[in-house]
Amino acid sequence: MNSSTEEDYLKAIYKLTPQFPDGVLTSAIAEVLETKASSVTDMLKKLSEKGYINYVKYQGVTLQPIGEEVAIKVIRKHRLWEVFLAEKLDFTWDEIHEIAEQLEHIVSVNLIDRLDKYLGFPKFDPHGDPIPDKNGKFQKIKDVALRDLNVGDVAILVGVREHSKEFLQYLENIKLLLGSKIEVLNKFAFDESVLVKINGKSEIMLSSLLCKNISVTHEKPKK
Amino acid sequence: MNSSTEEDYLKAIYKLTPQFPDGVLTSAIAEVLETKASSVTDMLKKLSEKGYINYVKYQGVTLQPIGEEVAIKVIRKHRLWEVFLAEKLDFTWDEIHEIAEQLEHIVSVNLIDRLDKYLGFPKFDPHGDPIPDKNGKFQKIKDVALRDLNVGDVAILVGVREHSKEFLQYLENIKLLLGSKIEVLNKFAFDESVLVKINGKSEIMLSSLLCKNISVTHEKPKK
DNA sequence: TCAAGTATTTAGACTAGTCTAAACATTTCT
DNA sequence: AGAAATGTTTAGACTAGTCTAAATACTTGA
Ligand SMILES: [Mn+2]
Ligand SMILES: [Mn+2]
Ligand SMILES: [Mn+2]
Ligand SMILES: [Mn+2]
Repeated sequence: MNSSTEEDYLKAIYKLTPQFPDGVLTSAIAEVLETKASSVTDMLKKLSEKGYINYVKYQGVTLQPIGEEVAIKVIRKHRLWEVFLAEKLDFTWDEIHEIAEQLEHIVSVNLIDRLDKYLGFPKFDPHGDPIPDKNGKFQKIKDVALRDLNVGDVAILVGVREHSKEFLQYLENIKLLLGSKIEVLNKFAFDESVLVKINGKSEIMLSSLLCKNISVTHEKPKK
Repeated sequence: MNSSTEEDYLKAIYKLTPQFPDGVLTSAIAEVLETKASSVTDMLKKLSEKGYINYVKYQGVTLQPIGEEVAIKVIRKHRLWEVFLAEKLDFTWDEIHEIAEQLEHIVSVNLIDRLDKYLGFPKFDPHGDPIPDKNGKFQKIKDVALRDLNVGDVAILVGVREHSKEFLQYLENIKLLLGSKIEVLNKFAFDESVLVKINGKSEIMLSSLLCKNISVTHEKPKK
């Protein structure tokens, strides 16, 4: 069996892989796990021993198939628990992550498949992230960042690329939630801020950083 | 904060207290936690340092109010999760304990009260054990062991005093479940076995050990 | 009552995970 | 290319929890 610490490391490596295709760097892992590089090195040696990763000193790390499998299982658990917390217990999307961070490590042969069934086999979690099925398969979503839209575009918010409480609470505040309709009214080059209309009602100015972290489905302007 | 290990120790001491009113013995704790006496001694020192227990070398241990409070909170969590697993995810009563043993350590300010509400504020868990409310209050049940009934008595199964898989699976097997009606048809002195009729249907012989671990509400014979 | 037996505690060691500081590689810049 | 800066690993130490073996205290019963 794997400890919850090992699971968190494998998950972190999995999530960082797209940004570091030929080897996730020690410092990147240290940053997302809020730990020191030396601790990461120790764990990488151990995960390498166990055959979960391919680790070359100073070169970074890639997941072995078995390590990816573990990572995807943990992510499946995390996202299903998030759905449970949001839909059944009425937690908001900024509250669920840290609880799911613990729940994802509960060990049981049947638990997660039963939970999946109970929730109606959801395909996405409350942040718009896809939920791997029992076999680890899931759709990669083909979304686009809000900041890449053009003036006049209309789009639907389908996900967030940042999960901090502060970010999510701000979105909650301005009623910019999963499924919200966004019209791009204007874009300002000097600070890359964007003026949008939300659900045909409120108009609001969004900062560059915000627009970078909002995923939308691109729809063509109505013309 | 307390580690899950500390929580398990406090819970064990709490549960053993009725049997050891003037000090729970090291060896008793070691047995229920399936660990060694020397490990228990180490932990008792630590819990004593922290003010959770009153520990006198060689004399056993009693809970301080603050330690009892922690223990009751953990028990509340354990039993509510058991209700969730049984009622929402259709686990049987022999499967829920070990999962709840993990879930009881999830840390969150709101989680357990939300779960309580979601479940409709249940008063008893699937084994018939009372669930402490938000303030730690719960009814002590005034039940009696099946073996203390007399021939002719009719009673309802309201709890079990043993939580092993084997015991619970056996009861499941003979359809002797929470709420079952039990009529005492005969009692045999030589091995203290008891012949009963379950729910007015099947007749079965129950061993002494079994009868000791089944709690019933005593009802007077219909006469 | 005191010797034997039993229970408990102490001593010392081990694993998992973490950290700081120092050593060592790699990359970047002049 | 060589020096400086940056990133990574190693060395050594620390905490939480556990264990075995030895020492010590309590209990029992001859
Ligand atoms: Mn986690
Ligand atoms: Mn999520
Ligand atoms: Mn537990
Ligand atoms: Mn129970």
